[in-house]
Amino acid sequence: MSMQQVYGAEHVYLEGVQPPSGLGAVGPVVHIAPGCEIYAEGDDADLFYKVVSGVVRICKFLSDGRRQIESFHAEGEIFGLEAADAHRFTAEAVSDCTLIAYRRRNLASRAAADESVARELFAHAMDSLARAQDHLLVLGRRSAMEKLASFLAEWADAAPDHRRFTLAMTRQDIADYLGLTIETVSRTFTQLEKDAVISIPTPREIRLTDPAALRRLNA
Amino acid sequence: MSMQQVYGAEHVYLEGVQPPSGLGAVGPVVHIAPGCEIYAEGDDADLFYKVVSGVVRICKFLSDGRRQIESFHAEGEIFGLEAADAHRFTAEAVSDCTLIAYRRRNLASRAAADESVARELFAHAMDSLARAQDHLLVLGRRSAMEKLASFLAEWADAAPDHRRFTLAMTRQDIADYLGLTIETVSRTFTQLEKDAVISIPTPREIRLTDPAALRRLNA
DNA sequence: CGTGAGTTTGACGCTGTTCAATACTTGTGG
DNA sequence: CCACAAGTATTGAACAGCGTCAAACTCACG
Repeated sequence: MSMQQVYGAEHVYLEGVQPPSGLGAVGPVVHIAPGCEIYAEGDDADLFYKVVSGVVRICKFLSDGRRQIESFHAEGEIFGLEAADAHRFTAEAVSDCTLIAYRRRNLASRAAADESVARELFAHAMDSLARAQDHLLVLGRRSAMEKLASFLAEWADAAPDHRRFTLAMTRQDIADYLGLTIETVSRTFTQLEKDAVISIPTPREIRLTDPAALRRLNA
Repeated sequence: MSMQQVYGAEHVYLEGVQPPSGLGAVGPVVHIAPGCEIYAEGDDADLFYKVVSGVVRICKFLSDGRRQIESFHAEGEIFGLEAADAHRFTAEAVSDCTLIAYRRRNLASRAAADESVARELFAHAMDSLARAQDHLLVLGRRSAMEKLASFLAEWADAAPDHRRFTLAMTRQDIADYLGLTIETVSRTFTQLEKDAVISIPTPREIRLTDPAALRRLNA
């Protein structure tokens, strides 16, 4: 967690980029280096974002240094939209990221004027809720093995090749997402490889050698 | 978990009751006995509810019998509103409950016609999200003692007398909410009493003898 | 009283944490 | 091209917290 800001966020207004939805005018395009903060807990929540490329983590820090990652966001996903005026979590780039920023200001009036905007906002909120609820189930009553299996299945589903994919995040990120320690995550990866469920060419590369076995672990 | 349906849900249209919001015409008023199901996972999600009195639990059952309680809902709270056509969780009455049912049908068109409805729906979704996220933090990286302390603090805050309140739910419910076993919950209650943080006149009655100590446990 | 649901308590074991050491990976400069 | 450093990952051993199993207790209700 000793990450340093390599270069700050560049805010660039891109011309000719089509707004991907009715959420607002074309927002500024932002580039963020790995490990850098996008916003911090308590920051003014005037902006929210859509991921163009890269992976973002949404997390919270406890007073004693423990960290809980609430979610990861990949290409096409929206994050950082709040009901209140301040961000409730911290957002950081996991990998090199390109984002589009949207202004929350006037969002309510825009939603009132355009039904499709209201619908999109509501759909986004309900989708975020469903994800949080799924995550909650994983954290609540599952073993380390089941937690890691569900994590890998999730990323396998999202990958173009469902049997081979690259993890953007470190073991520490995975541990903080699943409510485990880095050692347990590492040991569980090793166990899955011994059981011939996955192979790990490099720590970030995962190949599912037995996808069915992985799904069976999701009790 | 050997609960039986004492008497079925009575659907009664009450005349003269004012709709508490623009969510729809006055819905049917429903009475549910403790332990009875309101809807099951997979049921058609045509209705959602507002609690008039009593406490409801929203939960999911795993194949091996484990249960995770996603949330409790008390007076004035809305639950059961889904984005999709089927309920993603099961809802059951913890105590004797009175509910108002709302039809989801045409909700989108009503939201389009009345901005305040759209606003209320979005606010509800964001509030549910915030609660799920808070719960997630508790489940992720906290000891049994911290989990129970945050649970008690939550109910103390909601109670009229913040220092004395009645728990509607059993130890098993608390365990399934916090991702613990009933034995650990019970032992932790006893420990808190030994530490003079709370006193437990009866298992369901909690008195906070040292509220500050309780808050200090919420790392 | 007797019964049953809910709760508490005890003894023991396993899963995951903690602490510590080692290996791997990547980038930097000689 | 190699040596070195820093970040990241793996592995081991000892420990602790929580789960499991089992029994006893409490209280409401018949």
